[in-house]
Amino acid sequence: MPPMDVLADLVARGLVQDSTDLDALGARLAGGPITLYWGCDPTAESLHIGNLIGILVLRRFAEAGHSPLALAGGATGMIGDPSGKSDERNLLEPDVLARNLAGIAEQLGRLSGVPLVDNREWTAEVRLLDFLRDTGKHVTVNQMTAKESVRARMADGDGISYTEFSYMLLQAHDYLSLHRSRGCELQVGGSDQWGNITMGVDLIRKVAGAQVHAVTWPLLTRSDGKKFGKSADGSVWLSAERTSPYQLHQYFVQVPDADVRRMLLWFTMLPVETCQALADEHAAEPAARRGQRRLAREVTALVHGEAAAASAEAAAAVLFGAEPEGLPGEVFEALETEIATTELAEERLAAGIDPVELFAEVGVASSRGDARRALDQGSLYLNNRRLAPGGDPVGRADLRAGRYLLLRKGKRTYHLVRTRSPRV
RNA sequence: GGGUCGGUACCCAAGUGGCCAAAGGGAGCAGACUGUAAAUCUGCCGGCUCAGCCUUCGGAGGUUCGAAUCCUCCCCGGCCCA
Repeated sequence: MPPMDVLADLVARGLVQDSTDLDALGARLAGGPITLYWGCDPTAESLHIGNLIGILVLRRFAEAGHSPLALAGGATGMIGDPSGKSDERNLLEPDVLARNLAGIAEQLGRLSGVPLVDNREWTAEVRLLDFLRDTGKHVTVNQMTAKESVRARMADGDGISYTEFSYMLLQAHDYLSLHRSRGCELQVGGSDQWGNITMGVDLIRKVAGAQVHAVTWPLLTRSDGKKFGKSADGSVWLSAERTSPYQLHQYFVQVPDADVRRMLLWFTMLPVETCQALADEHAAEPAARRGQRRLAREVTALVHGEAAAASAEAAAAVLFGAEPEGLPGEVFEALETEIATTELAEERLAAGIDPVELFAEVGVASSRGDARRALDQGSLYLNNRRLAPGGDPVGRADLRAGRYLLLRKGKRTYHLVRTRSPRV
């Protein structure tokens, strides 16, 4: 059931921060399908969780019958967007860029299902003089330097290079190119892109005489002051290699109560009314954490599929549940894909291993000293049972399902050890 | 180039001959309390074969029974002068 009005849907979700004339855009949308785009720069091999907002916005438009495009900035990625950056960026090496593009293209295809374009298509062969005449002529340096991101960089010592200064021009040129080749009439993005996007809107009005549109969503912040999309281990990525489905799931399970409503609205495809109802239900009884659980489930399913979501949920149930006494081997095998796992030669276990050594060796503790301290503080667990200082070595008898040890430090740092037979 | 102040552990920052593996704060980790939350309280927070030992206070030498602390040279940063 596509929403009758995407724009109203976006507004209801709190996804509209800045926009060009909303009434005009609404009228245009009501008049029939339009082509729109969202772009991202290939700064890494994988997109991160923040990019999911854009991807889902594209899907929302698609579901309403419009034609979204995803743009991977192969050309602009070589320049570096100065928006929100305090320092000049290092240029990416071509091979790194190519690898990043390939990775992102794969993800975008899988996650959004919308056609993907690379701005090198229309940028690579543009001649400098043509660019200066056709694009540069319509933009004044006055308006470029008036932009906050540029002003800030000009004010402090290091300045901004001409290269980065040109970024916004290239992005405006992208919009113009897509307008010409595909009839693109709307660009969406995070609010840090507002200036870049409107420059494209202005350019198109001057060059093509057409009224096109822009919509940006607010930058996402967390109520607890933590940076959104960052966990203790770094960014939360959309690639399973970088952030396992379990870790992604956990990230959302641990979201603060105050952020549940907005994240449901932003990161799921659930209808607005459903999100609101879930959030209300959660607010009534936050301790049950139903909001976070549902959110985690929905996002994990969107990113990694239903099966992975179910498995991450099952893993969480085991890890945050009872002792893994009678658990069958299959559950442990499933856990292997969700949490870090180390192989251990069986004969070492037969000989008995000092817990301190074991925890340090697999990396749960950063050193033996760290492991020892943790043990003294009562924060080490074997098979979810707290270890006491001076206890027995870990041996074969501790194996569960015949070949697994579940190590844990504190509340939520888990590590699985699987024994390896001498040789088969 | 001259002058001057500085470079201390993940970050900020005390220490200016022994009581210093080095105050304090932040971050981080853990324990209690909880809801896999927030707040709060408590502990830990260089390494190890851990009542002891080893390696650290920009780098290299030196003085001393003993140096993060004193001396020499070098490297790097801030500010002032040229």
